[in-house]
Amino acid sequence: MLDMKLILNDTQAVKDAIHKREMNLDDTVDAIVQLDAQRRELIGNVEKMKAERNACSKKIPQMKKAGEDTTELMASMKKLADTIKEQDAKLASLQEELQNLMYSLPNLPGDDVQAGGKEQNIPDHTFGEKPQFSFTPKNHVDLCESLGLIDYERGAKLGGNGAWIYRGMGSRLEWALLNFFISEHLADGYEFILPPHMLNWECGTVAGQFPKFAEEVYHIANPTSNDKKFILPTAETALVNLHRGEILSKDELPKKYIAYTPCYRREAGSYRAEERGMIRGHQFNKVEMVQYTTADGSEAAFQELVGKAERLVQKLGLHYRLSRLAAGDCSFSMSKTYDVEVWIPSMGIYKEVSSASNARDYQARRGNIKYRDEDGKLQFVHTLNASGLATSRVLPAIVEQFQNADGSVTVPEVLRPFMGGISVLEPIK
RNA sequence: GGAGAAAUACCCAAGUGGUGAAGGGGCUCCCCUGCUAAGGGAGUAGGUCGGGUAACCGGCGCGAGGGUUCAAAUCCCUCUUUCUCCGCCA
Repeated sequence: MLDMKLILNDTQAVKDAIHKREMNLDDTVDAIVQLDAQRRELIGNVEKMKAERNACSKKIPQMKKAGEDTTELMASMKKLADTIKEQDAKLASLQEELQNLMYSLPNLPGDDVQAGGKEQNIPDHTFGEKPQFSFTPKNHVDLCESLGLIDYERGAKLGGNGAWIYRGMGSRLEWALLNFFISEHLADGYEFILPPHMLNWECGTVAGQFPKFAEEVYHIANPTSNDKKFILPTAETALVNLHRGEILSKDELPKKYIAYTPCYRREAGSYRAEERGMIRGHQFNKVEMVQYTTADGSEAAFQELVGKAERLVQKLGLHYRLSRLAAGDCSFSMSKTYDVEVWIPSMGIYKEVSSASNARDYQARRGNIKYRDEDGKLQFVHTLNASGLATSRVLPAIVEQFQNADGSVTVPEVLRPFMGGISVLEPIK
């Protein structure tokens, strides 16, 4: 959520910042300005009436004690109470309307974020080289099949389109990746969280998932009650709600968390057809990093998160690219995003394995998460998140980039301790 | 899933319709004291919204949301969470 003061004082700047995303929400911004003026006027009136009512309510017991007649006063207060109720209802519906409009505004891109859509993304640098093969390399779907890592057919049998099963060495490789990531983060002092996967609606609102993107997550229906829950699309949704409604003290910031969860996404109407195998599924494993920082600390935290994501890919020895996303490609809640994209030889493109973002105070405003600064004043925290990492694109990159002429795959050295020392995955057929 | 109890400030806790939501601990400040302890005194309901340049004024805040009433922490309804017991269960 954006700062209302900013919208009122710098209306045009807000509109322009949203234009950088290639969105035009001028009408919404104008409506917010207008509704807020109405809201203030209404509040002024209602509060004046309430003050009068309070004063009279104090007077009545005194009058009664003095033996005076209060019938007339009580009758006029009854009328006032009815008017207050009516105006309060009006105010409530106006405030709800205003709130919904506020929720529908995306975060403003940072000043250092270039305008435009995906095509304006800037590749910042690459690491390593595209692997050259002296034989005809296989794609990850075939390799996962021949190495017995993934069972796509039975995955579809169990979970339908977009589901797969890790088995044997595939499960071990997947688990080794997750363990490797977690151990690296622990070494960096991050607290390891295992959150619930089914979250209540408010979590989605705070993260920026709702109301706008409610169709992108799986909703949990319950046959005997109607509480609304959903299953998380990323652990960020859980981690960013950890301190919802809390006031943190300045010296506990920055707070650094990681969580491992599967991520569940509907991916309705996406490119699944051209993205074979596990490149885009309805469920994938991810270790997520989240930091809560002061406003001053958030840029440094952002750099730290980007660096951490990169280092994981570097230690695996994978060729990747770092991209600075254009405003229009940053997700709704985020002010700035860098993607770490790993090279998938068979596709001839780089695919995102980590997205590192700074939400600044956008999510904290939605979730009312604050800290007290040195002057004792309350400030919104900044929240940041980065994948560290999503395995479902790392595993294909590993099998493709590290495949050998005989159809085997060399296991990255850093993973071997987590796989009982196994250094090569051999074809099973 | 069933039954019961509870939710008031940093913590404990009183408060069954009426003028400022008791009290204690803790914390902050002051006094006393060579210093510390003990003792004495004062302050301490967070926040949030509206108005005002400001001092300040006002609205809402007793788990959440409704209702009754001139007036609700207090009465009524719904919900959430926690605890105890029972049932089921990895």
